[in-house]
Amino acid sequence: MTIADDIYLYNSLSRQKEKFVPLREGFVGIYVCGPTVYGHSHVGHAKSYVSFDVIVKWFRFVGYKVRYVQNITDVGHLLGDDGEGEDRILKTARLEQIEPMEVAQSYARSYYEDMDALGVDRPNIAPTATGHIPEQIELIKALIAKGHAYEVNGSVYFDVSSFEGYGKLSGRRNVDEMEPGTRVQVRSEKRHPSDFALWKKADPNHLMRWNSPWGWGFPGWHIECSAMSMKYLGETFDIHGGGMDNQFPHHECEIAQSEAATGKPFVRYWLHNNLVTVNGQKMSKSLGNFTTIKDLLKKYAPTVLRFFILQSHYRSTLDFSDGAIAAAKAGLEKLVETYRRLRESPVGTGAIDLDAYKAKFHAAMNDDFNAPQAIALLFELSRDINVAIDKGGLREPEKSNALAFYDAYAKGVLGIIPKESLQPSSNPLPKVMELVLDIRQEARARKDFATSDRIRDRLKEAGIEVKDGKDGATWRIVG
RNA sequence: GGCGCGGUAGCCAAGUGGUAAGGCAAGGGUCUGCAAAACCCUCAUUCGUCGGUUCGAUUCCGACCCGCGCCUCCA
Repeated sequence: MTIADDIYLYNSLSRQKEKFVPLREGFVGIYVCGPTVYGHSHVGHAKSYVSFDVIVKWFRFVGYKVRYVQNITDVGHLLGDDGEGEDRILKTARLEQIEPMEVAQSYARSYYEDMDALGVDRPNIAPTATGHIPEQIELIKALIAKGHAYEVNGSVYFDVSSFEGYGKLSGRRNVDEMEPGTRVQVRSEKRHPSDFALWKKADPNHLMRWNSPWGWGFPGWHIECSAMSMKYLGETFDIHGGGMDNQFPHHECEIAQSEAATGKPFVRYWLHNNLVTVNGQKMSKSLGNFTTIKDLLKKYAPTVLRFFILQSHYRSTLDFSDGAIAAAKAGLEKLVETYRRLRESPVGTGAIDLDAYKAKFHAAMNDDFNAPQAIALLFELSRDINVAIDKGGLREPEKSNALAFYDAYAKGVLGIIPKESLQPSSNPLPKVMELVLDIRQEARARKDFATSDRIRDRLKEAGIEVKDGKDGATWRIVG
């Protein structure tokens, strides 16, 4: 049995852990709901996308070929009541007095900047809603043809009562029992309050609209994910991920649309990450209690944010505070310090059971991607290594294997140890050279040229050339 | 009200039917001219409350209390 054959994940649909069996051997198709691009991303987005990044990295690590699809919502996402609400993108465009597409593209760029900084691998396919209008129209036509949707006044709605399985993801089956009060459809063109928009009619002054069999309009929010996921992953695919807050209604509606249209199961495993909270409350744009990724990265390294996120399980809430992230920073530095120490330590006689650590790491990740447990293991390993270094160093091949372990797991799968090129400021050489040259200058000042020449010669042997100029010595690495 | 999740040390946070990972903080120590850094050691007889099942529960079941999420947009 290989590692890849023993992955268990928590399926929100069945509400239990299930063994992962891919649709096609060796291949994983995964779709994760991407951001609606009308503002900068915050720590909550970071948790979601870092979590799925680690999941994808783990699948790849154990040998799967992964096709990761993540959409960009650039139209159709309405504010407030879905009959009257304004499109989020349009609202921002109006406020900033720019084109809607300018809003969408500039915030999409901002999103990818943040994800790149965080070391999140780009999805293989990143489709936009506006780029898939024809696909969405086709899907809606199919739903009307099968009697699952109806047109009213240039808008099209999904008929929830026509789909038996509505509610199987969220447990919300009896839609009639939903609290009145919260959301009363006083004068709706919908036949039932739970019916949801597939296509919305748009007036001529609407900035984002397309022609369709039902006139000019724009697609509803849910339909894009069905159209695009099935286009790129097939009518049935392995994994669909997203935030828990999208479980209902968004994902419930996706299932209804997709399965009603194809008559086939839509998604085999649903994965939902839990949310970031602030003082116990959800971090969200509407509450205004969010910290953007950009702001946080001004104070902390990207690896600190990743580490902070991965210290809790993806299905648990994570409470954000300055204290919590500062604590994460301190902890991560210890881990990175051990890695650095190990690299520079001499080869000694110390032994270490790396295979045991590997097995435990695999077991942790295979158990519903338990990154916190995997991180705990890294700390235990680090203690072992520090003790060994204090006693004179690890023997070979343990030392090389241990370094490879950090590279593969901490740097690779979890992405919590920085890649050197990403942070040149961590290079101690300039400071070291400053110190060496100061000492050499003192020697020269007291005419101890034997010492100063020795320093220069030895540096040259090390590949560093020193030149004495009028304003002091300069140095450079000789290629 | 309906659906769902959670309550584990000062803080963050894993986990298991057999007696609690890891990190931060704190205390002690090694090292050091001093300091800092680094490293090592210690740190929950106890897992919201009360019952039940069990040889045994923090882990399973029930009730209750508290917090949160969704039910209108949100990762």
